[in-house]
Amino acid sequence: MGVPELPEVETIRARLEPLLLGRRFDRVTISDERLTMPFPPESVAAELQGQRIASVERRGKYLIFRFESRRVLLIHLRMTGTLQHAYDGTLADDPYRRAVVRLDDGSDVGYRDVRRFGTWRLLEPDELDPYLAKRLGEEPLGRRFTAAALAARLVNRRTPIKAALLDQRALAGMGNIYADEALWRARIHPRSQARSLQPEDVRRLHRAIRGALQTGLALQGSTLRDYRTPDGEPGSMQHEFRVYGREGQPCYRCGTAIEKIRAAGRGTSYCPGCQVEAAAQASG
DNA sequence: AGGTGGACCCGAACGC
DNA sequence: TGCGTTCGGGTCCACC
Repeated sequence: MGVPELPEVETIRARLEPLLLGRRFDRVTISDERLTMPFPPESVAAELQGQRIASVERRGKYLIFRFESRRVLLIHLRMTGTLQHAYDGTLADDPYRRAVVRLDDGSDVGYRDVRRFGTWRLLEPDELDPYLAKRLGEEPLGRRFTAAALAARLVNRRTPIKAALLDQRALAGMGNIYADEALWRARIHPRSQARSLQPEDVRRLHRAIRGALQTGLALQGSTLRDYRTPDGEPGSMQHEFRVYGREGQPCYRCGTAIEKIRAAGRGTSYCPGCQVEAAAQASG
């Protein structure tokens, strides 16, 4: 719970950036063979050692550590991955720690992951772009993500709009929480077929996606259980959820009790009063 | 080809 | 109380 989506990953990136820029990886310990699969953790650790950070970027839910060698460490936190930063050996013991990086200023970056879904992948300079291009669509907070761009990703798709929003190739960075929040803002039923959305629905959804993500970003993400910034602080977006986790409580817009259903194989919170199916039934 | 459902993992929540 | 079972979440992959 409290899975890192775009706002959480971007918050982590922004906090790490000043701590990591120009720093060298002096010692790297990886204690979970799943983290670097299919490559052995010892060899990845050995290759990371001595690398100096040139930039700390994000794309979708991926963290991108670019080194001066132009090689790249691509980190995906998946469900329960978190990063901590601590000075002078003050990193607390943690049974769920999977990796530690000692930087050349004596501070440590710890990687914690209870469920071990997270991944660290070391890529050669020319591997990053194709790797990301294959998996990710537009950045939803970027300039090129327009209502028209969103419409182009939804046209002719028979899948429920909830599934389309979770498809990282359609747009990069939404997960279960912000997808529900965006659909509530747009007053669209999560099971509406993507292709049934009218131009006005798509415009509302476009605004809703950006609004939900920007709110999350402004509040440093949402903390339900695992997510923390690298200095251990929780986000506060969880206090601002409009639908997620509010089942049984009245909709802030129309007062109807929020319901939880399954859509796209995921637990989905929505308001049956004001989130209506787009013309789907008529055309289908 | 596009859509769907299971696998991966493990703590929490639930049921008896 | 204490056990066993179910659930969930992002992504990949096998299947239809």
